[in-house]
Amino acid sequence: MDITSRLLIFLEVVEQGSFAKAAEVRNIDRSVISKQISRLEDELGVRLLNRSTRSFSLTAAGAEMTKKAVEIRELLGETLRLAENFHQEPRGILKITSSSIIGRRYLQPVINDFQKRFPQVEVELRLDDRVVDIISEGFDLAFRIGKPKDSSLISRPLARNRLLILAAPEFIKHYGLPEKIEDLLNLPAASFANATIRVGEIKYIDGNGVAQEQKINSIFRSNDPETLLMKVLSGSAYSITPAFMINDEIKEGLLIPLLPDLMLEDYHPMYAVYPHRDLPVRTRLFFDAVREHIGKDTPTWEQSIPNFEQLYQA
Amino acid sequence: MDITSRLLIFLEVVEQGSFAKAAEVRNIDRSVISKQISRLEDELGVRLLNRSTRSFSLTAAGAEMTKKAVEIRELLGETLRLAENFHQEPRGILKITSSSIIGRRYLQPVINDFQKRFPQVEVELRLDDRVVDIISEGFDLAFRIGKPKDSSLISRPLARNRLLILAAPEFIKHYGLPEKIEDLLNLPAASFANATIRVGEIKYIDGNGVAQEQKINSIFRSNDPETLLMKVLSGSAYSITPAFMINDEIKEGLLIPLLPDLMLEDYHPMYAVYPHRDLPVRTRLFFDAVREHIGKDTPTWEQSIPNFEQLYQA
DNA sequence: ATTCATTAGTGCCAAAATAGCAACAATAAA
DNA sequence: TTTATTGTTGCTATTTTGGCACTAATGAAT
Repeated sequence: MDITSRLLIFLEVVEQGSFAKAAEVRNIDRSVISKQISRLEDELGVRLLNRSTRSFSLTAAGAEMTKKAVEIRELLGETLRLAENFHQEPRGILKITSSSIIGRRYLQPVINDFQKRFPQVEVELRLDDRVVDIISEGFDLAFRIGKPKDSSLISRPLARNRLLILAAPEFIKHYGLPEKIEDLLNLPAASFANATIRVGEIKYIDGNGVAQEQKINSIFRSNDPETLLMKVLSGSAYSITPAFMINDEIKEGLLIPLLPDLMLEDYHPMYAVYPHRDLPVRTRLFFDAVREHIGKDTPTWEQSIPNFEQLYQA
Repeated sequence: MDITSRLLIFLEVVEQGSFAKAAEVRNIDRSVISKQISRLEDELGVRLLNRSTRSFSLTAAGAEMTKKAVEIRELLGETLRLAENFHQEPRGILKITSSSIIGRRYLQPVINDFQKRFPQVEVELRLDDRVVDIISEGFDLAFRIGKPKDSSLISRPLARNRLLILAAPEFIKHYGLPEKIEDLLNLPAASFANATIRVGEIKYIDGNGVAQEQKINSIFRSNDPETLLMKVLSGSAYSITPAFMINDEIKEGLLIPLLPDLMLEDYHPMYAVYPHRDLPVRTRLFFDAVREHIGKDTPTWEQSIPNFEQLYQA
């Protein structure tokens, strides 16, 4: 540990607002932080923090040093990333974030393969349905439905994402098979809703090629797609479901597409997102592996759905 | 020792051109350099140097890392200097360079005083009559006769530097007292000469205020002013001597000014030189101490020369 | 061709630096 | 008043480090 590292520790302390939190983030003892900060102050010959027993504030010198520490962290990061560009073999820690379904269903198997081929690469997979700041948290790759707005990021579409209107056989037995879209209004639906989005209608294209909307009668809302699927499987509601949610439920007759002759718009595609900079080898390779696993033209999930190409294409 | 320090070691190795020289500069064992470079390569996952057993060349990655290392050294330096600006008390190492006479005669006593007042300050005094690159060698202050050309430096005049034409009583007894400037041509002179400069005449201003030159008959030349003074004291030559070379020789009658009614031009003043950046406290204080010691209007050395104000002012 | 000196690399060991633990005093929150 | 949390300090086991001695490789000098 030398002066640069001490400056970075100091920066973390300032950012976290306390020695204790900084220690927690780094997984080291608080005493280490305390000692290193004291030593840094000695080395610089300057008091960086005005302390009361349980908290602190920055001195003028501390404020200046914080700015410099940010620059140093930046430059050091650049340097390490630059070195990574020269790697022949993938190395290091591959940090990925995705929504939990994508992660569990489509990334996990790729990761397993990948680590067999490249044992030098550690993988850290953060499943999170919130949007994550991949820059500040240092992620290599993110997988999301829909293109992120942040223009400091690069996003590449990975797969189209069609929608299906699905119900269980029991549901059909009970409510009968709907024949036109207006019939749906009378049927109980399960739909996605979170703090910001709330799905309340089906978007489709009518016989004249004009976009239309049909309200639905949502009796169950959740922000967890798997829960919604469970609800549908139980036979007590139908739902508009992204195709990638489906494994073999349709093939096995557990779910049946409703109104398959309707023409539905594609939903937001699945995107891979990465920071706007040179990619380490591990990231490029993993990205390719995911692409290959999901499939170039037809996403894997569509292959397990019988007669998929004809569904909802009018 | 962590990755930043290793990068800086690497940079020094590249700059010095060998592990051995870098080790010498740092006063550490070569094995340390070897181990740290190896470790750096491991950490970066990149080979930085193509080695043959006795030398090396940079790899592409090594070249890139060298550039980054320069940036890091620069930034780290800035940071440490910034911290110094907050020092209340002077600290650290005060690196000074000067010509040997200035150093021995006028800096040494100031340094002694200074270190009594500020024991926290270490002093490194490099006496060197060559011109030294104070930036790259990291000097805080330089003292020189004449203004340096380098515009990246700041120079402040410290004291005027008048010239005297001096000879020993024995010299006068032997050759007689010259009465007009032309007489000097017949008298043996000691004069300054080094690789680039060679003093061969006296510059003076005649009765009409016009600058004139009078050749001298130089029989002894040296680049060491003290040696020249010795020669004059021996009585075998006269010489044109900067006033700051004189202690009590004139007062004690060991040296006598020749042609004191001549009007001589001032020679290049004594300058203090420092890098173009914020000065650490120690530098500012030492600079002030030197100024005070040498004197504001009349330099100290002039005070020990009887009747100085009337000499060579026509 | 044959020394010779100098290079970088390696294994080993004593010395130094470090992180973690436990105990503490000060303080803010309950 | 109690309780929990903060930053600090002393201590110790562990890790890291730098220097030494030695080796192998290589280029310069003879």
